[in-house]
Amino acid sequence: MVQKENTPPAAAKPAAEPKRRGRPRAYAPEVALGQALALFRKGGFAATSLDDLSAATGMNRPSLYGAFGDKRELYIKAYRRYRDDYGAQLVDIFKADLGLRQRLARIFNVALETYLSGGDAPRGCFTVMTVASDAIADPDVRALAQDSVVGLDKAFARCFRIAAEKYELPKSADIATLSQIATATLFSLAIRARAGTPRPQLEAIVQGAIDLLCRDAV
Amino acid sequence: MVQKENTPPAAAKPAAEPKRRGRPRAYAPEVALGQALALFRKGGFAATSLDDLSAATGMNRPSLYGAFGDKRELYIKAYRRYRDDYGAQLVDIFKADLGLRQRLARIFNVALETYLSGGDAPRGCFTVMTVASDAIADPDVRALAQDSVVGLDKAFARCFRIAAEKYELPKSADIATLSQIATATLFSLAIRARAGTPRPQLEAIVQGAIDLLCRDAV
DNA sequence: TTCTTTTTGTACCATATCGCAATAAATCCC
DNA sequence: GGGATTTATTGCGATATGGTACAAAAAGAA
Repeated sequence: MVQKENTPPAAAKPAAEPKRRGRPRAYAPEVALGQALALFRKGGFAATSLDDLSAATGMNRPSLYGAFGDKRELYIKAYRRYRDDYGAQLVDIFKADLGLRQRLARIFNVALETYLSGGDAPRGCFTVMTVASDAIADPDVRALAQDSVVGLDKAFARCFRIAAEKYELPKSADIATLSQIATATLFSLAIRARAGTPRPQLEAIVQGAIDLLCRDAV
Repeated sequence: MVQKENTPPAAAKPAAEPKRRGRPRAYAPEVALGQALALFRKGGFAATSLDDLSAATGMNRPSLYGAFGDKRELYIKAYRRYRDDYGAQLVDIFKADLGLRQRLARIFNVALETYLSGGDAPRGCFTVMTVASDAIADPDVRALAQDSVVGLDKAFARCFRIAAEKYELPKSADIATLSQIATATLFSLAIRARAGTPRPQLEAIVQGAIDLLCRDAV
């Protein structure tokens, strides 16, 4: 029942806590949330029980409840965590001054790394899993999911817009369509990864997609 | 508890039964399977209970069990039914002598119709739902899902191959990539439909995708 | 009618699930 | 040390779930 963290990214912030009052926690909330996320990513909302979550986080149910609320709230918090981790990686990619092909390649690589995590049982994309489950019936969840999808579109649109501004892409380029197809490629990678498609094939798809998306690029 | 069929396709075959021996069934297996499929498409495997299925089909649990086996077998049979229905529509599209753009448009339209069925709660694609759920841990289910994905790739590849043979597409066209991006577009439509994206936006994506996929077509 | 066959309907069992109440434990403040 | 405060642990309870046993019902066969 000891916490083990297998997802080092999003490390605990070094913020010195201002001294809590009662009995100290036996867990790090951020670590536990990461472990809950890993479990939700494996089986989805309905198939993941509180007992599973309790075992994975090392927290018993009442502690889970106290820290994160009920199962639905925990799911939403885990989803937010997923998006934040993903978003942070995207921010890094936009900090660098890259050509269109290089930037797309890096985005797809980050996605592949995420989707293939989990060893022989790749986890895919949490947004896809959420949308494809009954959790999408919840308005809050649906709003989050919608936001995630358009967030991906926007990230790709930014790539293409930057390329157009640098005259790397003609002004006639249909940025909306290119972005949406890029997002579609992402979803496709996630689905194929979870279905068991081996990594080399996924990388070939990435290469083909980049070639198609960059046909007008210099 | 009376059966109501809301999905007329795949009508009961008129085969005259050779006179059964015992008490006659109070249900039509094919109708019940269609209703079970509709329910699984709504919430997925884990979130759909036998009680739900019993209520939807009008069969009580023992009858369900006798007719289709346990929940897992019923899910697999429903999945097969979904693929067969889908496949039959594709066959029709390949019977007609169509240009590349027209054929793609028809395939995407059939997909949209399927994914948007379910009114204000569009059902998306059953393959995507299956892959994104814990059901993918089952080897039989995974094989079915893998097969479905490559089946879509193959269908699109056939479109592009036909176009190439008719000199509608240059020989240099990368048919594998085009097909995979077309499949990716399909998945993306399914996900966006379930996430709540309104139909006109989905149709715009279809149009953009066709334009991108057919840029080299005459 | 009586027997056989097949399906239906009711009830049940063992287990899993979510959530929470009540109590014990650990730490800080005075 | 004594109280206050926060967390941990145990355990309960109400319900849901998947699956099945068993008897009644509905048909054909003899």
